Order: sequence, then structure tokens, then C-alpha cells
Amino acid sequence: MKLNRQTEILRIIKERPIKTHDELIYELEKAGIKVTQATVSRDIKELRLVKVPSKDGAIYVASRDEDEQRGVELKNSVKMIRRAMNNVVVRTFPGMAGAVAATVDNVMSDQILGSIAGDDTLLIITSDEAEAMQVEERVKLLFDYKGE
Amino acid sequence: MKLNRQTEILRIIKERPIKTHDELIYELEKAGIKVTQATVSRDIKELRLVKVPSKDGAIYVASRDEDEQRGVELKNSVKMIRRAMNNVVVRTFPGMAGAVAATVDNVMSDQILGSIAGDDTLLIITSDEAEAMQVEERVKLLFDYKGE
DNA sequence: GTATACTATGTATAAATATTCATTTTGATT
DNA sequence: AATCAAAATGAATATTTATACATAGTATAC
Repeated sequence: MKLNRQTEILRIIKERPIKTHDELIYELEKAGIKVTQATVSRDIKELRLVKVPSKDGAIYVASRDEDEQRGVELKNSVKMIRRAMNNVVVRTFPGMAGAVAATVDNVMSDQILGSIAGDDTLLIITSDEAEAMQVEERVKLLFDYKGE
Repeated sequence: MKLNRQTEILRIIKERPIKTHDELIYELEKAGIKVTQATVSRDIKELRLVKVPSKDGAIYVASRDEDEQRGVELKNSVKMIRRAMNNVVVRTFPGMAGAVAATVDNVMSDQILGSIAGDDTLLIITSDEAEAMQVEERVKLLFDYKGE
């Protein structure tokens, strides 16, 4: 499944320096996902990953895409992310829930039914448990969540 | 000579969407600079340009430095920037004031006494009017503010 | 159910980019 | 100026990435 794979790709490039599609294919395979270079190429395009050059080799990183960037900027606002049934609950530092909610709505509109933000708590509602798990994963990645 | 050429490359990619080395070679030639693809490849590496993919084609852009990057990324969150006495007021789209405040705090901590963010409004307090004017300018630049 | 469209994927290949190696240019030192 | 070292560059090539085309899967409408 595409979404799983792309989520995995985001995780991988965060974990270790990936220089080529082939390296990514190899890492995906270790995670039990087997695809060809063509598919990885398409995934990279869709995820808008960029290859940042440096003295020794270039590596793929998530593009400082507006929305992604917002997430990274807000990472210090997020305290905790948890899931229950089809819900994902995000606890933030006081006053930041609204900004986090705006970002989540924007980035994951396709996967969520809606979200409600208070002052320091954000509730995200998805269609089912599977979806919620995915969203939880994405939110964690987006906000660079280290907990658990 | 290398410096001229690389400066020209930065100018070119800012002016128009460059998708390939060959396109860049062509533009450089129009500017009276003749080089091969190998050299352009090396220049791109040294300048740390990145190729950002999208639905139709990928283009080269300068990977900007961290702080600038932050501001530019949040530019779409900022609606209005104004000043009164020693205060600068920034109006944002709903929920984004906190994120903008975090960036301003981070980048201009030396010039501001403090900032208070609501949901869509950010108040920046400086020591005096002169300082506020400076900060207003910096904020406008940082968030690529086009108004007024 | 079947037909129709749309999406995802693999294979093969084209296109684009990076690098090796040889050569030239540039700069510093004497 | 002559010499040496380092940097820059081009030509050829290797490597990497993107895509055209064919096929399979998935959903939707009838």
C-alpha cells in the first residue's frame, strides 16, 4: 500500500542518510516492503523530497515544504501524542493547540474527519482505528515527536 | 571564472524555473558564460541547490539558510504587519500567531523585549521606537511581507 | 454480475546527473 | 620568469533518476 510505504520512507530518511533510490529500496525491503526503483522515484516526487548536496554526497530530506515546515516549527509546541479508537489526541503547550490544529488540518485533510482544538489540547477524529493509527504516525513524524 | 558564474547561476534560478543542467548551460551561454554540464553539476553541488519536485517537473532552488527559511516558510501565515510606538503588531491567519512568534523570538531575540501571541495576533515589544522600526523592517523581510 | 475509468505498479529505456581521469589554468614562492 | 601545488574544467563515462508503455488492481456506475 502506497501510504504505508510513503510513511515508511519519511521515517527512513529521517533515521539515516539515504543517498540513492537503491538505498531506499534496500531499507524498505528490510521493513518488509518490496518495490522497484520506479515506484520509489514516484514516491519521492509525491513526497517532494529533495536531495541536498554537500561535500560528500547528497542525501534525501523532506522538502521544506510549507506545511511540513510549519510542522517542524511547531515541534516544540507538542508535548504528547496518543491514540484511542479512531481518535488521536495531541497535547500541546498552552495556547499552541490552534496552530497545531491548523497544520494538521492542512496536511492531513484527506485522512481526517475533523479536529477540535482547545487551548492546549487537540482532538483529531478519523474514520476508523486503522486510519487513526496512520494519522498518529504522520502526526508524530510531522511534529518530530520523540516520546514513547 | 567560478565566482561570477555561480553568482549568475543564483540569479538565473531566481528569475526562471530551471529544470535541468542543460537549461542552465543555455541560460549561462546567453549571459556570455560557456561551460559544460560537468561544471554546472559541480557548481550546483557547491551552491547546495536543491531540485524540488512537483507534479509537473522539478526545479532548482537555493536551499536557504535556516532562519530565513523559517520566515519564508511561514510567509503565507502572515496577513499584516504594523507598528505603533515601540510595538509591532503582526496579524496572522487563525491559529498561526504562536508559530510566527516562535520564529520571531528565535531570530530577533537580541532586539525585542518580548512577544505575546494570541490566536491570530502577535504583539512584539521593543525598547523604543527606533528599535521597533528596525524590528518591523526585519519582520517584513523575514516573512516576505508585500503590503503597503 | 459487467463495463468503465482511475490508480498503482513493474519493465525497459530514456534522460539527467555525478564522477573519473587528463589537461589546463591560476596562484604562490622563489 | 620558472617551478610547484592546488584548483578548475572538459571529455568521456558511470551512475542515478524519471518516464513511456503495458498490465494489474480497485472502485464506481450501470
